[in-house]
Amino acid sequence: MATIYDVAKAANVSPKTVSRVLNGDAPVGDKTRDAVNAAMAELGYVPSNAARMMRSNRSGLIGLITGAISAPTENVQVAGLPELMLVQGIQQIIGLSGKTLMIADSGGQRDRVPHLIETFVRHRVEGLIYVAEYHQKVQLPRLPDDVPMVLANCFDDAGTPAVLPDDRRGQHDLVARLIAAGHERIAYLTLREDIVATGLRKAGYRDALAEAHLPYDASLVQCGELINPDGETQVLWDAIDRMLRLPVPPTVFCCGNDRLALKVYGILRSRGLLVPSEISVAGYDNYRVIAETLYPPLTTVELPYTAMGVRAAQRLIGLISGEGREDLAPSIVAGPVQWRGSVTDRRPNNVSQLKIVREE
Amino acid sequence: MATIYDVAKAANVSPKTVSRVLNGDAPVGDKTRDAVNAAMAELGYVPSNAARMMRSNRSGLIGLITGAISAPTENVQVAGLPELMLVQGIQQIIGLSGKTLMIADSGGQRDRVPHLIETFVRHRVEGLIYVAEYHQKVQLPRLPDDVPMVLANCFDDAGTPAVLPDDRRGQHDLVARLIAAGHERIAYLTLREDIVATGLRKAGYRDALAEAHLPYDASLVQCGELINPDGETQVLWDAIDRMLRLPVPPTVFCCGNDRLALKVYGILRSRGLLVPSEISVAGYDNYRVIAETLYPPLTTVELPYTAMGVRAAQRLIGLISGEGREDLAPSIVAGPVQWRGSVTDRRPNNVSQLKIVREE
DNA sequence: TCAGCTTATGACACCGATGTCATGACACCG
DNA sequence: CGGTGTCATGACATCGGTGTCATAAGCTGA
Repeated sequence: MATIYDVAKAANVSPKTVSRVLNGDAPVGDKTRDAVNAAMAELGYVPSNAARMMRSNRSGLIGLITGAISAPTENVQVAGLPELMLVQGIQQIIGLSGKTLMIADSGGQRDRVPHLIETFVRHRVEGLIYVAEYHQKVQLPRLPDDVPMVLANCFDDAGTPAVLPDDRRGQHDLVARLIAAGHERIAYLTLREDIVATGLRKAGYRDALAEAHLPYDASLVQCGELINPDGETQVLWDAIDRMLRLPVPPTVFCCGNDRLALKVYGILRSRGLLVPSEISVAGYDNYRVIAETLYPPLTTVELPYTAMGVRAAQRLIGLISGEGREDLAPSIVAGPVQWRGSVTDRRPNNVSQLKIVREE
Repeated sequence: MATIYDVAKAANVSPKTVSRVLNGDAPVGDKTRDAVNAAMAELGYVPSNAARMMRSNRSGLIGLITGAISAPTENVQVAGLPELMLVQGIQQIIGLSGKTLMIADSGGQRDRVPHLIETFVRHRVEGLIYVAEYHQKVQLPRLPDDVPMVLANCFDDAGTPAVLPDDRRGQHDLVARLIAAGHERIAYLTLREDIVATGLRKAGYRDALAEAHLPYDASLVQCGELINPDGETQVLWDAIDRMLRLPVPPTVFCCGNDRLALKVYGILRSRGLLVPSEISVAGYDNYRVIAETLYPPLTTVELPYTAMGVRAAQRLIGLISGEGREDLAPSIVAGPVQWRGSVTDRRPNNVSQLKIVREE
């Protein structure tokens, strides 16, 4: 591969002059510049980042570690999409800043992370982003002091800057919207108890009930997901069955995520109940492959992955340029409710009174 | 950040000796080695890849460009997962080879690809993989001659080595399996005509019919997808309606992909038809979020993305080590049929006669 | 006309590793 | 005892750019 010396020789100038043409950091005569450009094109010259970096000590690289690190029993294929969207948001911002994103995939093995970090440090990345596939707590090895890091969709005990989804507010907004639509008996089929989001969303659910002075009924809140997915459909069926037999049964099922809602559709229909005319269903995630494809389309809450990626990248860029190292509070990003045909609107006029604005 | 000179000074040896400890390429005295290791740990020394690369001229980097380059009207969120699985397969092999994967995301803008390639060449990647989100034809800018490239899930006119899914065989295997299960009137709701896979899969569908000496009936093959997704549900409804009113209606609907099958579930059920007892449904992709979550779970064909990624990476490694540059034929990778509860098995004893083995 | 300035260019050292070659200290062997 | 080989180590050049400083040419103004 051609070097700056080859170009200099071909253009009959010194290497330094070629460097000046490349970087435009000092005046160069028009004829000289043309000769250099011609020589570069002729030789197919592309400058070496490694050499440039040695001198300047600035790599222009940002490292990104994407987890796919899941609980051992979890289905690998279910995950992944959130991370992809986070990565796209991150890429947008990093690309704009002129830096290059290096992505490493741990392939689900948590113990590979230290090795990936080591590789990044060898490349002298200017900062690191760690992305988790779902809202969780993580523990990462310590980094050299001069490499800033941001956590996306996860947090740790060490106070590393983090960007998280606003699960509490998202669930609150959805339930508030359901109440405005005339629903008062709102069932909630939650995700597993050990998931961070479950606790937050339950709190949001109660917030909305309390705000509307509706009673909280524990028999309307049940877990619909198992760690071992084998018997899951049965558990879900039983939970739904119990709730439908209550003296005052629910008029809507909120589901822990859109995948759960998809299962609930199947179960309700096999019981002969029509969605939404006889029973309403809502999800969480705005997993569009499901939410928009279901018939009828699913009301859900958007998990603002792309926006979170954007925010995480912005925070990292800020840290790299040295500002605001003292601001350690996590950034919380909320997503809007996506209202679709799976929920009946019993009092449409109420809705106009409700103001929910969530846009990034 | 500490350099090899700092370590040398701290350990009272020459930089070259430190280098020898790092690389183990020449004998070093035990006491010296211990002193050097202690100094490295003390200083938190991590070698600089840039400097190493300058001498050796081998970067140890592989570039990966992931498309998310979709037709303008296509839903961005629907895509992505296939690429992620391809990337995981690629990562497995690249990681084993001791090289580092650099991933760049074009974020859906085709015109950014040349820039990404330029960036990779600046980093002196030893090879490039280009990943597309669905089986398609692409056209990429020319690379420097000494950078080998492999296309994954796509192909071009220039004869660049490619790895592709075996759509024809996949659809054939599924239909053959349906026939073995006693189905003779097999409807096929295809994807858009302009997609490469559609033509191949239709051919596979006809192959299987011909093999079983069943007649091909054009009224059983209809397109179920539109370029503009707005009226799609209506088109699908009409297509299904027409087929169900045929003198001899189909007993099973094959769908172009699992997402389409999800829609078909909704439509069939809203017509009061029970799946699978009254009508069977099959998909394509083995998009597990859908296929395993649907009720009943969906029979489908696996698109072997991970295996394709593995194959692509292996081919690239081969090219880099200089072997087999003459082998230009695309690698075709087939995936197995996933038989689940959405199709009735009318003649279970037949199935044992059918031998379909597809595993990677 | 010449000091003083700007413009255009080159010589040289340097960034942090590693390859090449040289050197000194031993051990072994005839 | 001296020649030869192995081991352990260091001096120095080198990879491909860029920062620093020097230099030569051209222009201005008193």
